[in-house]
Amino acid sequence: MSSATKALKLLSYFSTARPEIGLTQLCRIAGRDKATTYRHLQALETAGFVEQNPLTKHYRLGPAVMQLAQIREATVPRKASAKSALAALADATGETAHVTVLSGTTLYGLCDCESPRHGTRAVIDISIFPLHATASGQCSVAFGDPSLLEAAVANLEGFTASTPTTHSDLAALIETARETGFACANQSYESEIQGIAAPIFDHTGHLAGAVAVASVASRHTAELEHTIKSELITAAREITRNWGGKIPTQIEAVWAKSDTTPNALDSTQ
Amino acid sequence: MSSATKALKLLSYFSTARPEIGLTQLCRIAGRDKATTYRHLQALETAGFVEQNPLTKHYRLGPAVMQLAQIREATVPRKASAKSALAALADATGETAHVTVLSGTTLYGLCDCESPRHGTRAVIDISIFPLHATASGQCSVAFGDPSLLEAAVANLEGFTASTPTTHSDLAALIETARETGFACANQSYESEIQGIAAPIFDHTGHLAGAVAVASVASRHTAELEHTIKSELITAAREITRNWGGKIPTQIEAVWAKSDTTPNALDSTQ
DNA sequence: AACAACGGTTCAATATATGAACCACACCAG
DNA sequence: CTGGTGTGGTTCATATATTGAACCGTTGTT
Repeated sequence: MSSATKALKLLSYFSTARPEIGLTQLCRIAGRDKATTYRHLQALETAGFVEQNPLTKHYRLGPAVMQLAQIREATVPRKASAKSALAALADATGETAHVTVLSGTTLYGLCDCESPRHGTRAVIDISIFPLHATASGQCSVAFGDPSLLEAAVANLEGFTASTPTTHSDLAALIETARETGFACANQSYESEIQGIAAPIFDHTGHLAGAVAVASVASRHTAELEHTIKSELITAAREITRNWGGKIPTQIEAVWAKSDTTPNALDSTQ
Repeated sequence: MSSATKALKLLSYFSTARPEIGLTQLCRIAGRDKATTYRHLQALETAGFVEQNPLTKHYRLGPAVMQLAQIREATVPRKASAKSALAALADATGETAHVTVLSGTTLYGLCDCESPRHGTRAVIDISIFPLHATASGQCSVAFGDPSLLEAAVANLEGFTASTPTTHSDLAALIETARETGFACANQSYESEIQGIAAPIFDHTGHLAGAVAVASVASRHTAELEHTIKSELITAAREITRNWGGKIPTQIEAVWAKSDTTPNALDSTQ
């Protein structure tokens, strides 16, 4: 692992749940030496990726990430173009919807939208989605590059009793996803949370990520699932179109075969 | 310079004007070796900070920066809180307004807002603002920590014929800024662009950055300058309040003395 | 078919990262 | 006030990871 990689990795320990981290604390989390970690933080601070809270001396993400995000958004305006579809999806289903994007073999959370309809709702607070344990991840493996399956089986960490932890368990879920055009993760990452995901594609014609709905398991009914799948098709089509891509005809075909067909849309256009 | 620093620095070469960069091209820009640059890019790609356009093999900023920006914004919601004030400022003046934030001795562009009123307008496309040559920079030096003056004189690069390139030239501008509560940069960074900036403060009581208006020099009149200063005071007060800070009473005093006093506001609240 | 430009790779030379032990300071309990 | 424990930050010999000239294979151009 290169020195630069190690320094960059430090940034991944920041989250909305843990927005400020002290030097010693970060050493413990990362399992790294204090001197090394300190120098890496200095490099990150020089570049503006972290800054110190002047009062506590704890580190937090710096202003440089805001700049880069602006450039990224100007370059690849995925987030902006996904937002409206996500809002419609959350509104129509009454559940939390989110979009993930694939880069290499890593699936990142892009943005999420909570429906205000229910008091209890799924809260998406993961930045990297496990490929084997989440609906979005399984969706990526099912419709993405074969290297994703390799990456998924390389880490079959168990999160709940329902997490697929063997190659064959995962393969069965992937097969189902390919047959239906949706990936379903029933409490396999977090208990009480059920996810359904549909693939999204970009201008290259390859899988770009997934759009998913996370619903509270106790509220899940056949009718809700029907609604979710129907709305997911609409959302996946819209986001894919916004990102300059096209849903592969095979996937459109399996969607059309299922009884979840939404009201007629000019999907061929 | 550490390896991590060098890798991070590669990210700074991306901009909205140059959103995708090839390997060889980046080597030329950065003046670095190809093998080294390639490895650094791989480290950045692994961390999700860049990704490759699969068609052209050129590199562009990756999805990880979006995540980090979300966390940063959740941690320090400066951008969101600055936006509304900036929009009002751009609207009232009819010119381009922007906010910069200070981290250490570096001044970063946070966000900007262009007024739709004029066909020609200033386009802010710098990510790091030189302390000596821009209104925002001079404003930071005037009202920030003394170390900023050191940092400013350490790099007195000349951008135009009007750029202050000597210690005394800069000191005179700083002194004027302290007396008036505004920093003015008349075509000292870009010709035809005139900047006026006011300081903003955060909860620590220290200078946090600046809010500024960049106007086209040929359109600049005494009346416009009066309007800009008046609106800048309002904007600086609002952003400072949103960021949990307070305008120092000395600065409020010099603003009150000038003839640019805006219509009565409960500025003491 | 020759050429140039590109992304990517190799391997000896060496500049760079590393971490155990260290310091200074702040906080807290007795 | 004193000793203990926590923190952020620093040192320096050791050794490991970084470096870049030269290389390869491919692609698009003339």
